[in-house]
Amino acid sequence: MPPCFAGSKRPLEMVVYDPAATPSPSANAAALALHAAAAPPPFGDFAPISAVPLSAVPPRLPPVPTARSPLVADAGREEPPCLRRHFLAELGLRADLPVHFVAEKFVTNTDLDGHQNRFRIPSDGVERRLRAILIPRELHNANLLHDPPPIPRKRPRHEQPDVAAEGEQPPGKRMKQPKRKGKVHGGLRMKLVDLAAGTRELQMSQWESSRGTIVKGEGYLDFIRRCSFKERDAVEIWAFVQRRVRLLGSALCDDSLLHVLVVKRNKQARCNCLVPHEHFQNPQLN
DNA sequence: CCCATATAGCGATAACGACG
DNA sequence: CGTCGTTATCGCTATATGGG
Repeated sequence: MPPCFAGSKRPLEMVVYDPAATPSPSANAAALALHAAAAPPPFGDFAPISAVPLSAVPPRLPPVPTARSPLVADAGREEPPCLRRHFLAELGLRADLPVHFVAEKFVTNTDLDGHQNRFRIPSDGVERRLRAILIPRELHNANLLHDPPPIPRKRPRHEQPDVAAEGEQPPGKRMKQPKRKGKVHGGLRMKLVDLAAGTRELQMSQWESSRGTIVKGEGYLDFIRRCSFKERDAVEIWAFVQRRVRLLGSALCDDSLLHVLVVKRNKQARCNCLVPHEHFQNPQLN
């Protein structure tokens, strides 16, 4: 994708592609963007052709923060400084792109396990923040457009069928119930970004079974290993996506893939500019 | 205790390479 | 080319955890 506004020292001010974008200091951009996304403003004349008022997407009730998914107040949360100064340009994105805080979490064993091959995004962050910055097509691809069907309540053992029919067989000899085949969820094409490892195109999808939002895909494991995350590391998840900008009928730039940045909390202040350039230029390396 | 959610564990299946 | 074993990928389900 060609970089938007390539060669331009200053973006065209009259083109407002995202209502969340404001001329405020970048440190506050995420909080302001979140505020704007929560209360959908009217789109201007230069709204992207793909944009649909957020009111078309029914908001979900915000979950209550819990001890296991602590929600630190977003106000004052600083975006990774190196991201805006260097990485957006490296990714061919606008430097003034709104960057949205999504969630924070502790890296779990399953995020790193070679058998699992997936990264879970805390659901409250998805519901409250990530969902708000996606357009319906992306929500559909990520299986986030509609509320998942309620998980059927597990029936008590005495109400479950077949148990009685099996009789009093010893536990070791019970007929094993074949596991249901998993639904192929597909997913929204997106890019996982790490300040050290670069980017990797993967898929994001909300699973119907567990309602968890999962980043998966070929090469995930290789990528996450290069991220140098360890179990119990506290990380923040940020998201940004560039929207199509049209000016006088011609597109200045197209939609980008959703980018999801995972960064260690205590490493935020450090500007890591040592990422090999080719990680951002040659997706085959990622 | 009940419920919701996060995490861990397991199993199915596809992809791939070695071998004859 | 067909078979077999290994590995990677993916999703279901059980369990753990915490709040009300």
